[in-house]
Amino acid sequence: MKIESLGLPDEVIRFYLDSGIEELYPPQAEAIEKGLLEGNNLLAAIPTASGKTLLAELAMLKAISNGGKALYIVPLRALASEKFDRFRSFSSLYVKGEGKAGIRVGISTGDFESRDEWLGSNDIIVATSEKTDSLLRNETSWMEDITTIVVDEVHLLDSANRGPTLEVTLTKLMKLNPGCQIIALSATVGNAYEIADWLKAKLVLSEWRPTDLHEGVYLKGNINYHGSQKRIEPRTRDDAINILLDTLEEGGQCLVFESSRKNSVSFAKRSGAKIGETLDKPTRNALDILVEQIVENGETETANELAKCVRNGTAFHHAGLNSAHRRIVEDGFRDNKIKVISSTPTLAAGLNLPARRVIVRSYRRYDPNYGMQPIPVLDYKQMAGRAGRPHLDPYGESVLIAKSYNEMTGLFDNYIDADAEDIWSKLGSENALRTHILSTIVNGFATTREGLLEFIEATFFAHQNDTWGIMDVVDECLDFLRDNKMLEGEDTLVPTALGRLISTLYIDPLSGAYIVNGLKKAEHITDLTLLHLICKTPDMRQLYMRSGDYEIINDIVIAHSDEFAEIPPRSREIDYEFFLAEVKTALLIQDWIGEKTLDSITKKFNVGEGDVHAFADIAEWLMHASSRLAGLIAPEMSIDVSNMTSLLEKRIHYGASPELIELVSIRGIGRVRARKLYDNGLKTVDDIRKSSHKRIAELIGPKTAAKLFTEIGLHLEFTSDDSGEVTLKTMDSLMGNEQSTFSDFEK
DNA sequence: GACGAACCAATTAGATGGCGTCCAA
DNA sequence: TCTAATTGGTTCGTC
Repeated sequence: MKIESLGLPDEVIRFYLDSGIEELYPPQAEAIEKGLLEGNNLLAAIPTASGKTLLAELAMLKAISNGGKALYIVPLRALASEKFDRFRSFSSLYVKGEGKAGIRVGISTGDFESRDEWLGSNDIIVATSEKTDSLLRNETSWMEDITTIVVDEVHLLDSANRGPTLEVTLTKLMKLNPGCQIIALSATVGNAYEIADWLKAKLVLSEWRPTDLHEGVYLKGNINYHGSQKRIEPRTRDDAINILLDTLEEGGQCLVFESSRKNSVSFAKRSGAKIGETLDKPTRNALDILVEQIVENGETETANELAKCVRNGTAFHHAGLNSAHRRIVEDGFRDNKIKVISSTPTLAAGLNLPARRVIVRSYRRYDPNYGMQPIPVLDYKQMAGRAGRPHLDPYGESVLIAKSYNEMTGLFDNYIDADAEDIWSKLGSENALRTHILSTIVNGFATTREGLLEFIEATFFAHQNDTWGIMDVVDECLDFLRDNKMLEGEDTLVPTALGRLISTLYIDPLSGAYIVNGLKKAEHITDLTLLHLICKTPDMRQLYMRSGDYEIINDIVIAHSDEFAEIPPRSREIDYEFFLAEVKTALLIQDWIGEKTLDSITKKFNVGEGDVHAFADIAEWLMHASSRLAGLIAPEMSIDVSNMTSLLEKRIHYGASPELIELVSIRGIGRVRARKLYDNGLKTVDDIRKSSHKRIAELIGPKTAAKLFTEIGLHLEFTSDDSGEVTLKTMDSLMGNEQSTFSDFEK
């Protein structure tokens, strides 16, 4: 099927022809035949990289040319910005009516937001599923104008913590905009027809890929495929490294999937020792540049470890890395400088980072209750699917590693030849229902118990299960919400001010109850009280206890026993272990806002830089919620803690002591630079204004200093002459004509 | 004969993928 | 439950 034959506006056709797309892939053609461009709902369950995005694009562009508006829902922030960047290339398409303006695209995620009202003026809006839920909860007006909804990675309905949000959000959207076209994109799963049925969508089911994928199992020197075999030279004693060397010899790159962060680091190190020997001079030089960037962008030991690997052409990748390191590794691999990435499943879903060959070094993952467990087929398929770069490789290869013949046949049966598991709604649990029942009532989708039942009947859960079984759980949730003064009334359910606030703050009602009750009960309120309180909530992610931790944390609990909002449990009680983990998490945040170095925090708590920021992120959000809740219940409390919570919120944001808050609020000045200025007597913005430029530039470097002056309203010129002398010239008359000169400031 | 590298087997310690949400300039 | 790291001991080669 030709792209010209689709009846799209000429400009759109030209756009695709210019980018080299003339002919549709078979699954795409099937989607067209099933009415994609006539407004039919559609579920495309096809492999990654087989053109799902194009399907969505065609439908969205068609809708927009008819005056519509599209919402594109993704599961990951990284994916949101990837799609945003892609859709922005439509800005040159003047398909709307008389061609007044190009297509406008907006993005809305937790960390990157075009403002809400303005967001509505876009033709395409990209958002995460949680953000979409949040926009619905805040009753954003333009939601009703949406005519086309694209749901990417819809198989995430199966996820226990995030699936219910997606499910409820879709249900609400369908109720709100009954005429809306829904295009759902999914990996190949067992019961795609069931999801399609729920969405009243036509199903396109296909295994077709633009690049062939050969899946094999390595056993004793050979990779075995269906009907063929490939010999691997046993150059070292490590099988996986031999496969790597073989790939590199053929000019390919390799992605290696490991089961834990620790393993991914250790494999990158080990394989680097061998691979480094095979690199040529130009590659080494290119890698050295990356090594420099890595060292510059890290404050911890991880930077050195990563640098050591990258020098040898390997790298590790997991969520403990900071964002700069992640980006350097990803880009380095794309530019074919880094030859091997040893990664946790971070890279399996989401980011588009294909390689010639994929090695799945471990198909088991640790579970504290059951020991090592085999991963789902779907997870394996996602990893294997990363093999083969479209248009670049003739085919991709994925390799599992077996130690015995029996294991090999098992792997063929259970992974390579197996169908992916069915998707099951996870909405039935109390944890999931509690929060969504509250928001459903707050937003008026249901006002009675019967109304609630009717709403649930429209969900995917009800599509798969009888709903009579769920009503007990629903009643428990309603009781909980009433007991905690979030709802009122028996026949008609009316949200209270507290209930409304909790729904819009987007926290779990259980978190809300913990915080409210804790604030009321606590007698001796300190930073630790509040930090522990938020670390206790189910919205917070907790640290694990390690064998050496018990004694240390226990001592701290005893020393501060009157500061907790509850009486600390005794060592025999079941809650004891949980309590200590909560305190440990609170201590991490305390170190962070106490300006402990990232290096010391990562070592002490055995986490990565990326984790520290992630913990701080969640803590900041929950502290903000606490602040709002404290304000609401202030009349019932003996003391007002709003000041404490809002100061803590700022401190967590910057990771700084109270005295630095003024300095750190200047853009470009973080906790480290602010501390340097402060300790040198520059404690306020005013101090900086009055001080000499030379001094400041000496403290934080002339470039940062120049930015700092601009930020606080002093305009400086920054020049450098042939001899490398740098001059900072004040353009602001307030400062007189002071001129400062430095040389050799860098080191 | 002293020393270190390389190797092997046996034992022990330690692990536990990733993700999102709030507000506001 | 599994794997990587550690430990202890042996062998071999070299000076």
